[in-house]
Amino acid sequence: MPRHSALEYALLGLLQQEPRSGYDLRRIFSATPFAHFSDSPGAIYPALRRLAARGLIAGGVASGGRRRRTFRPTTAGGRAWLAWLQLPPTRAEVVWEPDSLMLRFAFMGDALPASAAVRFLAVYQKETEAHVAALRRFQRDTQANVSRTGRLAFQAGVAMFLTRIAWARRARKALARKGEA
Amino acid sequence: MPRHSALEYALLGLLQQEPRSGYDLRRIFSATPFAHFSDSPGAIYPALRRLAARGLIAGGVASGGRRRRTFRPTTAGGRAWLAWLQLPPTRAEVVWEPDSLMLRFAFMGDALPASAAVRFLAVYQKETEAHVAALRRFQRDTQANVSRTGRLAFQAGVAMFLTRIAWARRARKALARKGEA
DNA sequence: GGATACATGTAAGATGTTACATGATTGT
DNA sequence: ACAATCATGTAACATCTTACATGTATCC
Repeated sequence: MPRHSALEYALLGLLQQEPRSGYDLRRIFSATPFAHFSDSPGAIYPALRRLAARGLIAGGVASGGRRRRTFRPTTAGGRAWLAWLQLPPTRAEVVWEPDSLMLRFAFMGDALPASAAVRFLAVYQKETEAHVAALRRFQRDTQANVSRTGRLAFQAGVAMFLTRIAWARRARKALARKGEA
Repeated sequence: MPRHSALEYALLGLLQQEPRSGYDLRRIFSATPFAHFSDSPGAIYPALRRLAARGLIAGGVASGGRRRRTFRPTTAGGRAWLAWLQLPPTRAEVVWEPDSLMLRFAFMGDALPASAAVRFLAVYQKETEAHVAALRRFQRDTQANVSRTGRLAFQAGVAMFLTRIAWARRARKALARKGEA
């Protein structure tokens, strides 16, 4: 199973919602305050070309002058996107790529049932809790020969993960409530 | 004033604490669960070479076989590092590079008085609050044609910034208390 | 007709990843 | 002697940034 960059999955997900041009995608990134992808043409147009080269998206040819090229996902693109959505969170993603995980979760509601999102959150919470435990162990074992601000920065890191755990718990409950109704 | 990458500042800061070799620095990154820099030699050795080329660090030559090369900051390196530590947080950093900001704050205690850290936190908090306000405005103005998980992911993003605000407040108080004593 | 927004792209350069290569030191 | 670990490095590749180039459509 090939891996693609976070930007590529973001583009694939947005095209899954509706066909769009490179310019449309750029505007989404520059107008949206979160999901921090660059709106620079030097990132987006090459990424679209890569996705097209891999057969995941297809777009009209820019016949004649420079006109709108609208891209849409291919069948293979839809499959790859679904496979990505169904990947369970890993410890490595929890620690090193939290934004990428949130991107996956955000898109999940477009294509998978609430039960899948709930399962995702359960694993997400478990892995995050394990990481917090590792952080606490590290803190205990280390002869904190660290400055005051160093200790405070460490606490900020722990607080981030605790907030994610609390969020996952709340989100799970919210999805379960809706699922019942 | 030249800009350097986050990894380069991290290396500079660690060398500021004590002279170390590339291998030492790699081990710090692989053994420390936070401050997520790559411990790959393909990142660290070229970064050390760049810092040396800019005159910010100096290290022994690897005479003979492959032996330990210990690097230490130069006077210019110390100056550059201090200048970096004194930069106030910007909105862009709060939004796009929170880890880079935390790195700066963590190192700050090594070289600057608590009053500088308190000033840093004040600006950090103000800019983060302004960003949360912008996120809320966006949420209100947007015809949330977004999925349930999309909304939840957005909430997770807001929660992260709120946690940072609360952390900054606490950290400021903690530093002020110590400052009095 | 000129300014502005729309729209797509390229080129050069910086940085980082992965995988490999090389040799020294230490423990058994 | 052999393995494991210490230690430094390179090469190929992918991705992204910044800056530039080009042309269209629309508004005044």
